[in-house]
Amino acid sequence: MADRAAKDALYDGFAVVGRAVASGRRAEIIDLLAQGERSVEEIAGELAQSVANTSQHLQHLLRAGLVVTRRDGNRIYYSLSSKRVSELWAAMRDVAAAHVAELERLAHAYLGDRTQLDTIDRDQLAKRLKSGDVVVLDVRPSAEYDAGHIAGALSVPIAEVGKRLRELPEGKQVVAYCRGPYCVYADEAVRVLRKRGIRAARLEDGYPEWEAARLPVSREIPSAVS
Amino acid sequence: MADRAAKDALYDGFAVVGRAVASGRRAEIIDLLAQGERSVEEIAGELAQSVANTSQHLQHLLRAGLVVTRRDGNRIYYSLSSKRVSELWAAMRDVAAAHVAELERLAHAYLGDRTQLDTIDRDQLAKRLKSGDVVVLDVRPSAEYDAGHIAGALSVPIAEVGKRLRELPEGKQVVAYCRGPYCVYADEAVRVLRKRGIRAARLEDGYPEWEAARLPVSREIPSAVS
DNA sequence: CAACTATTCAAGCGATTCATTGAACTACTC
DNA sequence: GAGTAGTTCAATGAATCGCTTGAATAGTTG
Repeated sequence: MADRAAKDALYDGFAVVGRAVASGRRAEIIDLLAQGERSVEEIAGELAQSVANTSQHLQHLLRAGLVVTRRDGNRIYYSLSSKRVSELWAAMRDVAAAHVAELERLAHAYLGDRTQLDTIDRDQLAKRLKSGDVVVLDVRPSAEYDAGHIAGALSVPIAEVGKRLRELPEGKQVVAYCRGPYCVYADEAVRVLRKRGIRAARLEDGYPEWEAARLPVSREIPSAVS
Repeated sequence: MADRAAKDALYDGFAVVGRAVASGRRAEIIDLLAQGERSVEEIAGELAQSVANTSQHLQHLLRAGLVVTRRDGNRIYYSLSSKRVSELWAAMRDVAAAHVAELERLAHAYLGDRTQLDTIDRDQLAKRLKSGDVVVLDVRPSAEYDAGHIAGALSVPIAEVGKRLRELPEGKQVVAYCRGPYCVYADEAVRVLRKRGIRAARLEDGYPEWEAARLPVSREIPSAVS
């Protein structure tokens, strides 16, 4: 057999990537960066961690090649180094969801009871978007909407959902989406709308999955609505 | 913001999968199981590790849900729990190859200089298989061939390549493949054939990638060739 | 039943790696 | 030069690592 030590070293090399995603905090960072680039400070804020600690995690991801940086002034923006990293993260999430028994319990503890909320999957939504009988709300922060969104979606950050009900055309079904299958914003939006008597559903996953499936996206930023 | 502790716990749940693949030895196991199920003893042999130690790694993968077991007599067979695990492994490998600087050096140390060997990619090979002007050799152990192989391929385990040259029809190009992009068998086969003056190429990746791309496969075991 | 095979389990090993902190340092802007 | 953003460093204790050894267990065979 060929050199055992060399083979072990090669596979240890692959494992470097594994080790990079073997931390909950780093998984959160990847999930966040799947929405678009972020500065260190923004990431630290989102994770509720110190900047120093966040920077360490980012360095770890950088060494493993999962992220790249861009400097703009004295701010450094991190983003995923390729689409393949998104796919890696999606695969990891799916495998965990399918096979880690505990995950269901953890998801329930974080997201609450989702079973009462209507959902719609990517392909169904794509079909209904074509026929035009649906209003799609992007309830992520507006910066994420600006970096890319489902074609035809309106940007209504979660905090504004309650206040902007009158903008919704009547008679159309409302679908809300956010960052991914484990993002709370869309759930919250659907609950708010439901309480006001508006029939709404949540897209089963989020924008990155929509984009990965090559469904129609847009990067246009519409001028402010009145 | 929603419960930070619950969110952290959820992402730590995802990280369980990351931790499972954060070991070179476990990566080797996954790579091996991508070819089909194996008993503990077989896996231990392939890794050149003790059975007890291998069993521990397998338990780790089992807890993370990446593998499942099947009992047959007093032997226990492990296999990947779903296709998604294969995809996770493929994504991990690709990300490492693209971004971990050291990986190229490690691969060279294990595989030697590959640059002199002709290669062919999946789609090219699929095209040439249709037109029938190519002989495809599966140089993996025959048990792996039996578990599934490229439709039309001959099983010629690497150890036999040198002895079975006369079986090759003249005038056709020979393509050898094995377990994946980092498997040495196909390289070795091409080198042997080249030395005998037979023009041969190596498939860039291996059987699992072929199958994942939904290219034609077969599970038929041809009766022994004279 | 006893002997045997395949696998798992429990305990223990040293070594490494972990996440996190505050303070010092670098790089850039105004 | 003051201020801001980020990295780096040193240091912390805690946790986890991979692996070994030897005993326990499940299933098969004579």
